[in-house]
Amino acid sequence: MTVLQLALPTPLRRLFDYLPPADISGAQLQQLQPGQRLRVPFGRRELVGVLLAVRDGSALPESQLKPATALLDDNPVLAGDILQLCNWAADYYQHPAGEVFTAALPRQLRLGKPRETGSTKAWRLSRRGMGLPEGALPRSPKQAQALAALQATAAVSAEEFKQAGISSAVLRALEEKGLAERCRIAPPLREARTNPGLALNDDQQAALDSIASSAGRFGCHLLEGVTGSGKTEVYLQLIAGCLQRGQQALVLVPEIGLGPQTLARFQARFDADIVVLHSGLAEGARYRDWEAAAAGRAHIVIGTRSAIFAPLANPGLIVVDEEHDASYKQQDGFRYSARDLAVKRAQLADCPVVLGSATPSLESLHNALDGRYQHHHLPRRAGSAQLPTLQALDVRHLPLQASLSEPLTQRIEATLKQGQQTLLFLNRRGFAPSLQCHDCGWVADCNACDARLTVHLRQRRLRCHHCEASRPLPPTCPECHSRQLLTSGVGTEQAEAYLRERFAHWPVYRVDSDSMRGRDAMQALSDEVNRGQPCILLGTQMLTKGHHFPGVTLVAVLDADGLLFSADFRGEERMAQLLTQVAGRAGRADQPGTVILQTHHPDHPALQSLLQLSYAEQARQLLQQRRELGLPPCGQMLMLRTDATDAEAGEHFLAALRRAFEQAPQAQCQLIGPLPSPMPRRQGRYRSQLLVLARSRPAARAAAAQLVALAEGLPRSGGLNWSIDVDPSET
DNA sequence: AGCACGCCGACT
DNA sequence: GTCGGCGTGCTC
Repeated sequence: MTVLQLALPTPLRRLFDYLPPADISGAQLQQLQPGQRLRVPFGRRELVGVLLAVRDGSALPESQLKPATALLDDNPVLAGDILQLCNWAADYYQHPAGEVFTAALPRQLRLGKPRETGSTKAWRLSRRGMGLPEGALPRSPKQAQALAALQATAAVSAEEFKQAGISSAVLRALEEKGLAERCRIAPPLREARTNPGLALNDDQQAALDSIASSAGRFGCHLLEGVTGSGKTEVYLQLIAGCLQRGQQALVLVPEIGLGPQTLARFQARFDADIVVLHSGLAEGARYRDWEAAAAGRAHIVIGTRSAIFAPLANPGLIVVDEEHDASYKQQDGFRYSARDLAVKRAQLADCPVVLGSATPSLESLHNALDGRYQHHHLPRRAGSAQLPTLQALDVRHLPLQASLSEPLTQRIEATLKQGQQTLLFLNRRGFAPSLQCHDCGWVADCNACDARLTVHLRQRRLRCHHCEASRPLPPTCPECHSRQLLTSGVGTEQAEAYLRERFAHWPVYRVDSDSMRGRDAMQALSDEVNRGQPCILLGTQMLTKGHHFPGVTLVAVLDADGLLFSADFRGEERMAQLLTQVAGRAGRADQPGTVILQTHHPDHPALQSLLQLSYAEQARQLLQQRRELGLPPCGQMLMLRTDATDAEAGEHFLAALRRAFEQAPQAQCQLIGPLPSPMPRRQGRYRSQLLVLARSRPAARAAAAQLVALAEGLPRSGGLNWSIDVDPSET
């Protein structure tokens, strides 16, 4: 009994066995391959599944197996390294295989639509036709002519026959005689061409040579280069080599990280088919690009996190730019890390992977220091540009206006008067992060989350930054009707208003997700700013990604304290990365930049480290701390999360899970919790978590599998959902 | 997740 | 008398 084992799009963590479709031929049955789609009955509905294996039998009796409805593909939609990557990821992240496989497919294919590969109808000789001598069929001149054409080459397109004056009737006649058969041929592949690159400095050349020497086999390379050191040029030249060998390159970029500037640079360098995959793309376009990648027509695929699942006919290089960026980790559902999967994929595809960053994650640094990754350094900025100097500005006892101290305001003014630009970083959007009644103490809280509502003065609304909640700004206190409503804290909107008043003669640009609505807003702003006129840029993290502002010579972090105190064990790492990235926006060859950090805690050790040490030195220090505490990357972490309508349900569930796990014999793990999540209530649901620390990767993987098995067996109540997060990025 | 079945409250 | 609330059970 032939049984097809399928991954189906359900949250169930198992595969399903089916009998082959009734209408399938014996030959088709023989040729079934993993990665083909089938339509199958599932309960009372129909689903599209991906074939993972063809077996001789099933654990279930034949009577309980249903036949599949239809085979949807002649060739696998998922094959090679992608198929293996999905299998590996489903196991590693303990996520239902069906959801992993369908995450790797564009929607059209997920829904069971036939493929549009761009191939065209063609004819080729059948087995019997190949046995015929040249000059056969002398009595049918047209058929002989067609036969001669087929004998000359592997396949001839229907279009070519038509142009040669051979009608389809002639070919059908050959088909009748069993001499020719229909087939499809892919459109011809275009050869990519590369325009000359820039001259490299010694460091770039050394990195390039070293990475390029491992072309054609797996190797993981950490490219640690300060901002402006020319990492992108190294990527471009590596890609050039990849294209020259006739292989494809996959480039991952952070969300919102791919400025049109970067894309333009790729397009200027390569006369090649470059495909960009990201969430903003329309389904149709995304599917076309997916097929172009799968067919090998796309030479370069650039994309965000999910592009790690883009199929490549001929993978030759994977680049992960800004590899430390948090957006590579999916934060819900299938919680994978695209950076980690990139390394796995390179291993499966037997090609090099380059992780590039000015501020490498401790994970990658750890791997590099232990020799698992090759470590390449670009310590110098291109040209003679100096790295900016960092200074803490003690704002204790200084009056603050919209978060700005007078010394800073004066520095800004001096900078503008010298015809230069200023960048101010404030990681809080809106006017103010909270609203309180001066008379009765009422505070505007979100009804659905444990969070304050943010005042958005321009919209005259209170908005929650953790859910969709929004309501009009009340004119008086809803409790005591006092008119004395006071805001506290400062957001970008408020700082903008102040700056516009204080610096009326210079433009102030606010850059946050409220002001940068719309596709081209950021590009338009970047173009305007880079005309070079003196101005003030004020914004959130958005400012630190993707766009470069070479005219900026003064950078200020208005509230460095907001970054100093984080409950997460990665808080200090994040702060160092963020501030180093912000600082990297300043200065250029002729004009070294300055970075000012406004703080109430000038002596805070984390701040001192930042001022005195390079990122590389600080990272090594942090790594040492992690080692002492057994925290990632010197130890593995799992997180079990719950959310429920009931306030207690999550902790009950996790406590039961913990008890069950501790009774299991192998438990070589440290368990912390169950505890309420850092924000216990979010979008009306109560959330809690159980943290698991393991010494080694094998121990963590065993624990993950064990915990999932136990969790599946536990009763659930109170509208409870649970999920596992392997290598969580946030605790 | 869907989508059924199943057993109790307010409506034409 | 029915429409419909969401509990709980199953999907090869």
